[in-house]
Amino acid sequence: MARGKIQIKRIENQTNRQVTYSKRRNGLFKKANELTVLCDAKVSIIMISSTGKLHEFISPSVTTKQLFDLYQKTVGVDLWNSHYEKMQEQLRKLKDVNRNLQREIRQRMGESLNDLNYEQLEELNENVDNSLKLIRERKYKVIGNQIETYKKKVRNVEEIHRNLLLEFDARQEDPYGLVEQEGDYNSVLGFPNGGPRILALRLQPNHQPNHHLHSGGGSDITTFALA
Amino acid sequence: MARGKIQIKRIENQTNRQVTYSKRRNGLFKKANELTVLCDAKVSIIMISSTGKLHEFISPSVTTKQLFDLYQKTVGVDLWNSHYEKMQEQLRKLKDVNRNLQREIRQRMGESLNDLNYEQLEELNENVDNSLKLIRERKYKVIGNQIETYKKKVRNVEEIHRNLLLEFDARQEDPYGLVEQEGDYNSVLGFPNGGPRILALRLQPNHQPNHHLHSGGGSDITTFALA
DNA sequence: AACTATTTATAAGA
DNA sequence: TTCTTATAAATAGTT
Repeated sequence: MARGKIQIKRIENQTNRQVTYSKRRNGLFKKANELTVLCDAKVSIIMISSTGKLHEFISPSVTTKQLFDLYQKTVGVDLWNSHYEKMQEQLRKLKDVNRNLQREIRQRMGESLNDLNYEQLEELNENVDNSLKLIRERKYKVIGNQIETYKKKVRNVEEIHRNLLLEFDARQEDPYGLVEQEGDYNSVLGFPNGGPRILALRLQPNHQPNHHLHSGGGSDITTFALA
Repeated sequence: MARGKIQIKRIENQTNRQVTYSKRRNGLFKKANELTVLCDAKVSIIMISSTGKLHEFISPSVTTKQLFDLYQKTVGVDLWNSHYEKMQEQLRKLKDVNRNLQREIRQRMGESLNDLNYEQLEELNENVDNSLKLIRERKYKVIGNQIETYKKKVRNVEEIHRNLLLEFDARQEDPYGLVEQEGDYNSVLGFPNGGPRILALRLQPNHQPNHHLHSGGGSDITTFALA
């Protein structure tokens, strides 16, 4: 608007753009201030430059938050409030669900049974009984699998042992060959190194699965504090 | 700024003030728009006139809420967001707790056991077993109480029955008295009307615990409801 | 950051 | 409210 008219479109030269931003921002804020004073109005301006810097003007008579709140009240809808209320509702529901879940667990643990009548107790009894059967079943299956695995391993080891003895007998009949080839002992048996089979033998009898048993199987509940 | 310089101070004439407000508001918004385009900036203006009317300018590239949020994040302070985030955190935690509770229940019901190892299954088994014992215990106690209560009631009814027979025998020995006093028969036994007694007699052999025996007038029998 | 030729905004009047 | 217009103010390009 001086030394030549300009088109109102993005200034491509970044330096120019920033200079103009700075000048016009001052102009805008000055005008806003004049408006505030002349017309007894309340003005809030928030600007973010193309470089991401934030600048703010606010009439002296108010705070930005006050204007925000007023804006929301006036425009009415949905800036945050409905969000907020929805979240509170959700929280309330979740807490409810939680309370019920905890109650159910307690009852399944045999606590808090006083407010159940006989029919309810009967049902709970049967239910837990069934659950117990399922768990036992699973337990036996797991232990069965383990035994099966163990048997296989034992058979495997026995096989190896047998081969070993056979090989040994063969060598006995040819003592010189045995001595000569002792360094190649493992490779004859099909093991590149001597360790793994023996390790496997030791592992089985002790058999310590030991996951993360800090508090034991299903009792994680106790650690979940309700806020 | 035309036809004479003005002092930047509140315009006392209300009409003038409103006219100026309107003109300058347009000017400000125009400038804001130019700034938006020329400098690729984001601008939000909220104004409230002295008469309480609200006007707003917002750059096309953003929403007012976005700028508000950005403003809060940048300025840092606590207009609102910390609340919001706390709630989200709380929600997240509750959902977590919930998930774990549901898992716990499922496991106690004998489902989702695949990710438990043998020790965990063993513990769960024992745990549910104990729970089952507790529930059974409670169940037996409840049914025991009911039986006890019932026995008392039966004894009570038997007592009444006995008394009735006694009274009846007494009358048998004095047939005239019986005939003579037939009209007063009930009142001697303490029953104001003839119905309930017979009802009571029938009740015992059949053993029908019937809650609302309203048909039985004022007699004691009507109170023998099995809860 | 300052300058200044010009454009733009606008106060007052209609 | 809108238009007009004389004039104040803002500012683009330059230094």
